[in-house]
Amino acid sequence: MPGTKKLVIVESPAKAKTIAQYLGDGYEVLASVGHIRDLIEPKNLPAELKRGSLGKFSIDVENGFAPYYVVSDQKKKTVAELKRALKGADELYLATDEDREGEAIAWHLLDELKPKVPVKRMVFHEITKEAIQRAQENTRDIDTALVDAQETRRILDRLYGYEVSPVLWRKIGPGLSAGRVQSAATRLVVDRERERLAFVPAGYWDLSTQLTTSADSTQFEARLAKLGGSRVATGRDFDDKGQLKVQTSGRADAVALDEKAATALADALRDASVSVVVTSVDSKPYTRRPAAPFSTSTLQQEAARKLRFSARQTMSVAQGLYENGYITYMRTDSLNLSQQAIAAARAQASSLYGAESVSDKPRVYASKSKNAQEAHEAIRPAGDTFRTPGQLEGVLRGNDWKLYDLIWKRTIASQMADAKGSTASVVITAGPVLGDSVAEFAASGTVITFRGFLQAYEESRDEDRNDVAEPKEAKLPPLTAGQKLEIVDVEAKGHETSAPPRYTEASLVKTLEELGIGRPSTYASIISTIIDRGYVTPRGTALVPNWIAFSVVRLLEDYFTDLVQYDFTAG
DNA sequence: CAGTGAGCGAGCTTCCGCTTGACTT
Repeated sequence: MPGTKKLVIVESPAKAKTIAQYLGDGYEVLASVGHIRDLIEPKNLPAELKRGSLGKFSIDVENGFAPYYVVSDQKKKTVAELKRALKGADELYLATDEDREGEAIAWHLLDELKPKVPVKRMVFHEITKEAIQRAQENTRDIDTALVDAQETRRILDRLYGYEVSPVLWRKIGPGLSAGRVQSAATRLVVDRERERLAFVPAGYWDLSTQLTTSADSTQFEARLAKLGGSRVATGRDFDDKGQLKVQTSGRADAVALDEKAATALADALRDASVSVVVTSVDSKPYTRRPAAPFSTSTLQQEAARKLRFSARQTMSVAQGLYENGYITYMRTDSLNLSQQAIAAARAQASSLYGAESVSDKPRVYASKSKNAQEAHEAIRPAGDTFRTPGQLEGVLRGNDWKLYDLIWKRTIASQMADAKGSTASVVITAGPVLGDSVAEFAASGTVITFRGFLQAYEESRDEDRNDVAEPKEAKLPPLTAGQKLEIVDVEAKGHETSAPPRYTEASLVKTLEELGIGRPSTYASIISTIIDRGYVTPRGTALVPNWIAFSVVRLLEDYFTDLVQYDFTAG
C-alpha cells in the first residue's frame, strides 16, 4: 500500500532539517550524507572477479570501462533507512545539489532504491522558503549528460591514480601516490622551488628624502624616480636572473643605481644650495570596491591571513557554524547571495553605518573560477536577518566567533558603497647636482574622503614581491607647481630583489582554484595528502617540497608528460 | 643433525569528490 507522504532526499543532514521546516507536514526529508556508492577498492572485489578484466581498477577495461559500484558498509545503514522511508512514500523528490556530483548522487539513489512511485528531480541553489517552493513547482528529469560526465571523471581519476601510483612504488618508494589533482599540486610547489633555486638576486640602490615646505612644518617622503632623464630601476625592473628587464626596443628602460652613485648623489643633495622645486601636482580620484562574499577558497585564504587558520581548521570551524545554523553551506564555489541575504546585508549596513554607506544598487558578483558549478550560495550568515557578531558574543566562543565575525563583515561589506578619495602624485625636481644632472623625485598620497565598505571590512592581501611598499593612506601637505621645498634628510638605501615566495596553504588553494583543479570539498584534503605522502613539509606558513617530490614530479614529467599538464588536470 | 642463508612468492601501499561522525592522540 503506497503511503501518503512525499520523500525528499538531500545530501546534507543539516540541510534536511532546515528544509523539513519549510516543507511542513506531508513531507519527510532525509539525507544521503554524500555519495552512497563508489567504485570498490580492487582488493575488496569478490575473488573470482579479481583475476578478470575488473581486477586492477574495479573498472571493466575490456568491456566499455564499465564501473563496479558498491554501497560501502558505512553507507548500508543510510541506504536501508532511505529504502524504509520510501516504502511509506507516494512520491520521491531527488533534491541533491545541482552540480556534477549531485546529479550523479541522484542517479545512484535511483539505481539503488529502485522506487516504484513517481520520481522528480528537484534543485535549488539557496535554502530559503521561496527557493524551496519554487524548486518544488519546477521539477525536471535527471540530466544524464551530467551523470555521464561525473562517471567519466570518476573512472579517469581511478585509472590515473591506480595506474601511475604503482610505478612510483617500484621506481621511487612504497606508499607513494599520484593523481590528477595531487600531482598537479605537488608540481606547482616543485616548479616554484625550481624557480627559487634558479633565482639570481640583483642588488640596487635607491634614494629617499624627507621634504618640507617653508610654510608648513609637515614632512613628507619622496623617492628618487629619475636621474638625468633616465628612470631609476626598482625591484620590479629586474628579472629572475638578476638582470635588468629588456624592453621590446632591445634596451632596458631604467638604469640601476649602485652604492657609490647613490651615496654620492645623497651627499650632493645635502648641500643647502641645491634648488628643490615642485614641478607638477596631479590629483586623481581614488575608488576601491569591496570584495565579493566568501567562497570556500577565499574563506580559507582570508582565514589564513587574518586568523592564521589552516585550511582544515577553517573548514572544521565552519562546519560547526553551519550545523548549528549560524552560516550557510561552507563548501561552495558560488559568490551569489539570495535576494533575502542581499536585503539583510543592506539593511544591516544601513542601520549600522548609515544609508549612504550602502551601494546604490544591489551588488552581484560573478565567479572567476574556471569550473565553478554554483550549486549553493556564497558563504554568509544564515537567516533572513543576520545576527551581528556583537549579539553572538558569549554565545559563540573563540575561533567560532572569530570566523563568524569574518564572514559577517565580508558579507555586509560586499553590499556597501565604494570607498572614495583622491590620490595626489607630485613630481619634485632637485638640482642640478653632480655636474648638470637633475634628480626627479616622486611622492604620492591617498586621502580617503568617504570610507564606504571600509567601515566594515578590508580584505588583506599577500605582499607583491619586489613591490615598493606604498603607504595605504599618506597625507601630503598642500603643494603647488613652482613651489620651493627644503630637504630635511636624504638617505641612500641598498636593496636586493627576492626570489618568488614559496606557496602557502592559502596561495596554493588560490592557484588550484584559478587552474580549475580540485573542488571546494577537497582543497583542505589536497594539502593533507601532499604533506602525508612526504612531498612537502610545512615550515611556518610555507610549503617546502622534499627531494621525493622532485623525484616524483621529474618521473611524471618524463614518462607521463600529458598527465601533468595543468590544463589536463583541471576538473 | 642443527643451524644458516639464499631464493622465492605473496601481500601491502594508491585515485577524486560528496557527506558526517567514529576514531585516535
